[in-house]
Amino acid sequence: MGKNTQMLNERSLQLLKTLVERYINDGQPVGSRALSKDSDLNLSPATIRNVMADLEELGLVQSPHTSAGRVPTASGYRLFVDSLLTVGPLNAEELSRLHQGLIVPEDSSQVIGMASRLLSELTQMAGVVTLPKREIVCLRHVEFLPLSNTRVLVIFVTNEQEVHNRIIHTTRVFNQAELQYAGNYLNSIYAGQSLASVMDALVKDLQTTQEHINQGMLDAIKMAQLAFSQETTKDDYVLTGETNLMGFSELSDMDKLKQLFEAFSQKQGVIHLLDQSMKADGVQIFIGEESGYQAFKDCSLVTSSYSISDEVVGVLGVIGPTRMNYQKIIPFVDVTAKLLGAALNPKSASPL
Amino acid sequence: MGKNTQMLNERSLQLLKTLVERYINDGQPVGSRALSKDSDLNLSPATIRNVMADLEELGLVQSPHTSAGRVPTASGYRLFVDSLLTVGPLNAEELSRLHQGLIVPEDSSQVIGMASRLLSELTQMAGVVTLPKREIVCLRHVEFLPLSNTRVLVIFVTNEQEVHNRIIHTTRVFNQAELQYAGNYLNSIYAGQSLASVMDALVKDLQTTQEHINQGMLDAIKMAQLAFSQETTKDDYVLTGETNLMGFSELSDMDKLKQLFEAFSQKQGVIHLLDQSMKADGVQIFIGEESGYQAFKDCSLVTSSYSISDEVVGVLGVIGPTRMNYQKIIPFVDVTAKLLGAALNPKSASPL
DNA sequence: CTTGGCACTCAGCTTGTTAGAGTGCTGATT
DNA sequence: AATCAGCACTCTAACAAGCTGAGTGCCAAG
Repeated sequence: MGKNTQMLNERSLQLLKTLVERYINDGQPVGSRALSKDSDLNLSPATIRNVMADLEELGLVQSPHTSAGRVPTASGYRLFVDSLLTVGPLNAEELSRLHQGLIVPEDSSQVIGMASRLLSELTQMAGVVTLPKREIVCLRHVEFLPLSNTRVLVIFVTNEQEVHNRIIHTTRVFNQAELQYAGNYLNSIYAGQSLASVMDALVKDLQTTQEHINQGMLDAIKMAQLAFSQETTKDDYVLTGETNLMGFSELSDMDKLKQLFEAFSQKQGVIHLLDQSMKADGVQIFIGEESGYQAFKDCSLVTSSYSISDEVVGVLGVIGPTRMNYQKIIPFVDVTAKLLGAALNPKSASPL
Repeated sequence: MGKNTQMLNERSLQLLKTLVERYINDGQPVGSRALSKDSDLNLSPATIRNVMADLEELGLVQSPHTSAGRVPTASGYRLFVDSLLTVGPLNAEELSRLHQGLIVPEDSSQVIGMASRLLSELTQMAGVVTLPKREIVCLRHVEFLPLSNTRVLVIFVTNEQEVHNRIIHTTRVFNQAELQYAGNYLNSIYAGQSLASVMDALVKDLQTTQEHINQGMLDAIKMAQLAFSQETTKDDYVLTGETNLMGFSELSDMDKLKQLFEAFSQKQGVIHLLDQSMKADGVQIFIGEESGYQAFKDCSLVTSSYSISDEVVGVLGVIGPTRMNYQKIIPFVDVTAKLLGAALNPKSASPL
């Protein structure tokens, strides 16, 4: 990365910058004459052409055909966003819409949806937000209800208000009273602890104190183990505004569009991609092929992780064509991530 | 409907039938010469042309332009599916895949998804299944958990294993013990009754026996009212295979496709459409404009309601271009609906 | 009522032409 | 050595013209 910046002089970079900006604006390949006028460098088109030849050799720009202007390549965009980009402040109106949309929620799952909708509506691209998943899950309450035969419905509440339910199969039939007892027992001992430590404690209790506890407690522990171990923290995301992508000329090829939408509904690939930016914090950008997924060849993904009280719990972002207005999108994603984190934080009511 | 059948003689109908069948097969406007060969009527192309002129006058067929063959209109399709269609039996392989896919489920919500996926995969179109909603909802269990301040988390289980949760705002702060008492009270009195009758009983109890019950019961009743009345049986559906629709040439217009996909994600219109076929039972078909929604102009929707133990609880169907293989789709939707109903029935384990 | 024949229409394909945009290169200028 | 003007060249997009094949509508004869 630094390599390129060194290999090119100030002027070439300046030209690349204006080229990218101009291309992002009107989507037309930009020629030497236009660039000559747009840049403040007072260079003749001929000189620009020489510079362009250099940039092309470095793989930063390319021309669709002999007599068309130049278009940035993925690496060109990369250099642009890494070193050249000047991020502006957010539009005041958009900012206020963000604030209004993300004020204290009734239901946390609604905020996620709202955030995604705001992302897509304000950018006119696709917005995506992963469901928050906290590493440390605090067990609040467990409840067992008998179903038919050996099937038992387990309901448990974690953190503040997240309700989960599982169906487990037991080795024998339990009646209502037994299950009630099991629930009470578990609640009295383990409520308030993190799920991980509860699991640990369950194993330990089962081994060490086996003689001292009665059958009811034993059953309770076994059932809890069964229920909590099923707890596969399903990672999922909310995607909105996919249809916005159908307007872009760079995605007008039906085959590519189909691939993209299939990737969306398979979720697998997208989740993997989003997980990557879970690690780094701050805004991350995947341009075109960089994502490693064929379906995203002509798309860019601008993401940022979001946190609840300093713990990174999810990722949110915007998906659009590689030719997107990074200057606007990047701060926008950044702010949205922070606001969402604040909105989900149970303690602080007023964000930012 | 019968009108058309009477206005046209046997021969014209026969010709319309083969025209539609042929058009469904290869998607090309079919001309008089082709029709002359395809039908067993031994008529010259010239005669066919006369008949075609009649059919065109009746609005059953039309030609895209002067020298193209004829194409069925929406009314043409309608007449075809109503009176002309000969439904064949299901492909054995498909039937076995249906059976395998819809055998007794762990989780009922998974079966819905599976049904939708089967519909879309086996038809190569889009499959849709509404979530089942039973009129008579049986209350099994209620539980109250305190959140911050006056907010209370209400968890209640209905029917066999459907878990709902709501957050309600109370007028004063309740502690754990009070909420526990309220839950126990409600469970002991109302568990096993239908939700509607519970609501009735709550109102009545509040009015008549106000003196005889203590504060805890009063609180319980009020909170239950609050929670259950929020119970807006959200109608929603599972849609899969939308991307299959992107392959069809009749939907290759990006604008139309966009409209269609927007309709899918707004859900409103689709739900309304599906609700209509909730009333009638058996297979229902909406062809093109008949649906009344602009977005579905070039699409047809083949639906059937499905039932759990003789109570209609949902609708499922296939969405595709008007030019779809009705002969195959109709029995397919029919069978799938029956199998899904059977799979969801808690009592009978073996479907059909 | 049916049919062959004929003139006509029209989309779609191919070909040719032109205009415009932009490039690469060369040789002159500073 | 960098910059620039000029020129020849290339390539696309847009339009026009011409042709073909498919199919129709109509008419007059069987």
